[in-house]
Amino acid sequence: MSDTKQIMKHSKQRDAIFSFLMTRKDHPTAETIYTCLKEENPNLSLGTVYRNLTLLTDIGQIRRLRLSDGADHFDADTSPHDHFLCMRCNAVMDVHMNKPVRKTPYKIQDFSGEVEGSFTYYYGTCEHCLKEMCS
Amino acid sequence: MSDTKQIMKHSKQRDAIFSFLMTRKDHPTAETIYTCLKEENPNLSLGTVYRNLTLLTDIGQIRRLRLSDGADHFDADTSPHDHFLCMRCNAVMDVHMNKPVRKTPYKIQDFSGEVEGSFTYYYGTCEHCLKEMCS
DNA sequence: ATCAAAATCAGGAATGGTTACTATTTTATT
DNA sequence: AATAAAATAGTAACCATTCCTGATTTTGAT
Repeated sequence: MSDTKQIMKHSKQRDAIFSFLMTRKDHPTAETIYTCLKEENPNLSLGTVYRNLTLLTDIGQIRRLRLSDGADHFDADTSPHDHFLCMRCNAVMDVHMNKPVRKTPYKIQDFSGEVEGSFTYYYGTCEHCLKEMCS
Repeated sequence: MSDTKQIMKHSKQRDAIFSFLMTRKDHPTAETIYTCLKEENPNLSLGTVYRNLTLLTDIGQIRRLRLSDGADHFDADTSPHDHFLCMRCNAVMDVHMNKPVRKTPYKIQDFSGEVEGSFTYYYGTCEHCLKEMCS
């Protein structure tokens, strides 16, 4: 309707959040990101972290992972991949499966809707915990 | 350590919750279940609904679906199946895929942990919304 | 049927993750 | 430099869920 296009202005906080997220492969929560960045920038606000994580998710620059432990986790790797959740240590790990590449939207059997994509979570015991259980 | 085995006693509230959930295929939230059952039993407490849903989930009698809309959804169908989320009307639908049956735990390529299982969420536009978009 | 122990409950308070609000600061544009 | 829009810090509010307490229900044993 009306010209509601929103111009995204530069922000040091957002840069810091995204840069930090790119250095981590453990898919941290907003709280973790906030705690870590607060050390360098004591004025940082938790609300700013949440707002920017949502914003970055909306523009597709990061991915939000909704796991089973209450808080959302975030992933700077937006390439197609799935995740593995260790039931023992609660670690979240990347799983790059050789899924068939398909045009979207596509159809799936016995279902009449159009599929834009999917995300899969595997769960079990991670390599590290397997070793610990044997010792 | 100590003998902490917990005997599960019968409960009318739990029965009502499970029975109600079996009649629904739309994967309601705790709040929805509470509101519906409250009509017949005005004394019902929301905490009781939450406690029993968690309990039923723990013993594997129902499944908890953690979707992207804040509240958990519950499914009385524990047979292996996945779910489709309509991005337009937020409906949650069952998707029965012919996935390969595999013993668990199993291994997946390029990953050293042991997998107990997986759950997949598809997203897109449901049949009903597709029709609406054309009219 | 009576009784006691344990599980469950209702109701409400507390928790924890997240969002909303507001006055101020930063960013981008003229 | 002046201006407008976007972003921020700090805090309050929100909402789903869990926890707590004293009362009630269930169950098994007498």
